[in-house]
Amino acid sequence: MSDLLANLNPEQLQAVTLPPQHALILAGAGSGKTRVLTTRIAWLISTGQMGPHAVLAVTFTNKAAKEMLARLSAMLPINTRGMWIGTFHGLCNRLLRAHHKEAGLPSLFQILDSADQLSAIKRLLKNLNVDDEKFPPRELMHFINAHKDQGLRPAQAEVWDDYTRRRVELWAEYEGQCQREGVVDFAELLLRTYELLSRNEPLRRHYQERFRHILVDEFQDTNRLQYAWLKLLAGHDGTAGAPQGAAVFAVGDDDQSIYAFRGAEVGNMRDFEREFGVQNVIRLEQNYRSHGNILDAANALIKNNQGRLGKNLWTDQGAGEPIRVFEGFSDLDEARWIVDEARELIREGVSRDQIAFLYRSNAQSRVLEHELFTKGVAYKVYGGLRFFERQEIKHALAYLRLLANPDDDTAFLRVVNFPTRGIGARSLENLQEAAHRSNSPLYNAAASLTGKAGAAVGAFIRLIEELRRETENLPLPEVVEHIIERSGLRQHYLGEKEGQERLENLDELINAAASFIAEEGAMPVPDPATPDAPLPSPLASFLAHASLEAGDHQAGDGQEAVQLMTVHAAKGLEFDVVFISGLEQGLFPHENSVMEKSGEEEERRLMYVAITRARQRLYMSHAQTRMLHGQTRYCVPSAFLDELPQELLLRVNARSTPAYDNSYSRSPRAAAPVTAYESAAPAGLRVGQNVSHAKFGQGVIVATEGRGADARVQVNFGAAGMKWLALEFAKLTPL
DNA sequence: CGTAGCGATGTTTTT
DNA sequence: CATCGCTACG
Repeated sequence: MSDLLANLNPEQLQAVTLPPQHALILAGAGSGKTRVLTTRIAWLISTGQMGPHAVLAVTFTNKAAKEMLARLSAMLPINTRGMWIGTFHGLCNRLLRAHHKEAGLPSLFQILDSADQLSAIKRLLKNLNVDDEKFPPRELMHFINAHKDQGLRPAQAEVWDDYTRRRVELWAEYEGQCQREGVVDFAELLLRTYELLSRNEPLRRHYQERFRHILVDEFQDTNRLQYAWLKLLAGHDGTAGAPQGAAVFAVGDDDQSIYAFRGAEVGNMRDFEREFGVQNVIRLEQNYRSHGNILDAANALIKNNQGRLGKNLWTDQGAGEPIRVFEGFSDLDEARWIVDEARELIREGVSRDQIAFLYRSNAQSRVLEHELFTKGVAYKVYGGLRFFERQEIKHALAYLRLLANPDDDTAFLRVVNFPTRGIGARSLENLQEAAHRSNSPLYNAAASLTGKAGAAVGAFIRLIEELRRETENLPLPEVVEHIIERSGLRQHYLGEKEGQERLENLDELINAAASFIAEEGAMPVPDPATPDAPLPSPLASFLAHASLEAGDHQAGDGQEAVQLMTVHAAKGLEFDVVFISGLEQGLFPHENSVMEKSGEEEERRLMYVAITRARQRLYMSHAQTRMLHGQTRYCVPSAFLDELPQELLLRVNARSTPAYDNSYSRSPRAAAPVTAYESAAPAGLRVGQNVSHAKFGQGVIVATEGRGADARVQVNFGAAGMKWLALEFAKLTPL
């Protein structure tokens, strides 16, 4: 016990040992938030204030949930299996499996990931003969998800024009389709659970009485629905007769809210404080990660945001090194410098995986990768396809899904002709029409098809039936192996020239099933609180696992490598050395973000997250020109650079002439492409030229057009935006 | 049914 | 520049 609380600082200790009341912990980056969260749970249990089953701890990522469970097992001699610790979606899945009847779902309902959802929507539009030019599936998907994330159903949606009215109708159709097919999307997991609990009083009371302590991680990332869900479970929703609710312990950092574009509402933190009458607000401001200069830079930057809850990170580790700022002539020049610098660090003994290259958008990794590859530095890029998202894996899973739930049309269509069995678009159209007419799943409608097509589809149905029979009593990994063989998937990829890796992945899927069984699915634990609830089958659990946890972003070859990722992906991680590249107006902050309200503040928070990833050394760089969409863009340094205390920065552009001897490193002024129009512009005004304008400030000429009195130039003024100016009127001073 | 070629498109993305 | 997704052929 005393161990448990040892080495906590006063604020951490205070947070961990708070009385059972609502609390808001404002935990800065690197302030030990996960530690506080887990220690709080361990402390509550070990002091006998509650049993393990009385806690509900919720996070956003599987990684965070696993981490919490692992730390908890290390702290307490208890079996954490069966505890309600997991992601929002994982916990909702669990609840819906246990009460699927009350929730109006089949026992083996399947979960659609984003890709599945998109194809379901495309299929819907096709069936309804909706022009997908007018209603782009992606846009419709966002529309639907954004509404559901607010806790809304089609009937409650606000309709302001015909277009939206139609979108809402399509949304309602989509919901009908999902219900018929027995599938739920991510947002549905939450919304369905929320509705189940609000409608079903006994059930609600049961859970409200059961959970005495609710702990939430990354609270700043909750959306409206998640917050409503928490209020309901905590008995704080105003429903009549709610038992005395749980104590909610919310941990978050408003300065690290970077998912507003996905519906996260930082405002939930303020609302929580107000609505729950939170008396205990504790700030964890001591940072154990970074040196002082890095924190000072982060603090100075984030001060420019309005309406913060307020927080200032500090450390007793000393100021450390200055922040190194580099300006490259081009993106390539920038990449070269970064990679050279990284190589130097590696030579000095810094471990490769303690070096991170962070950037705003994925496209930026290209140049860096190229450079790393050329110089032979091992690296690993995060992002891109994840294990369970690979096509061969999704195909195999689709067969498994059909075994579990034949009504799943998404799965049916995915593999009915994969590997090919002579079922063409024509036959499928007929089949879908038949299914539509009889309002039945494709699987059942197949019997009504006649002729050659009917025979082919019939054979497919028989295959599935046989697979179901053959795998009935097999352990899960063997089921997976069996369907890979019998479906013809293995055969198919054997014959494909690029198939080797896919075959390896399929084998990996068998392994994944085996370790899934070994770890969690071996013996589903009946929940003591609801012993009568049906236990999910291993297959259903595995499929849910596959949808909810898409797996690693890249198969790790285990080699020590430099880490490349977007700033978003870096949240929650830390490295000895961090390079943030592409600090240019329009890129970071991103131009598309300045359009949205408070978009700039979110970009600043993103920058804050990036800076606070660094432990010892931080580099920031930008380039004067950058290839974007195949064109050279002239860039203005990011405004965020100006917001940093200049005395913390070390401008490392010592080389006034580029050390590199080839054409890439020339100054843009010398290298600026000569366009046909360029000669038309008055002397001194050409592409790449820095200019100053009375109203818009400093900028760079990006393009010129016209001649004489019609001459216009396009200028990137950075914060003030991109402008076309007529030279006849606008006073531009060359700098 | 597979693929070559063409045109549109180009932020971030825990689940 | 480069990738993706769809169309038009073989």
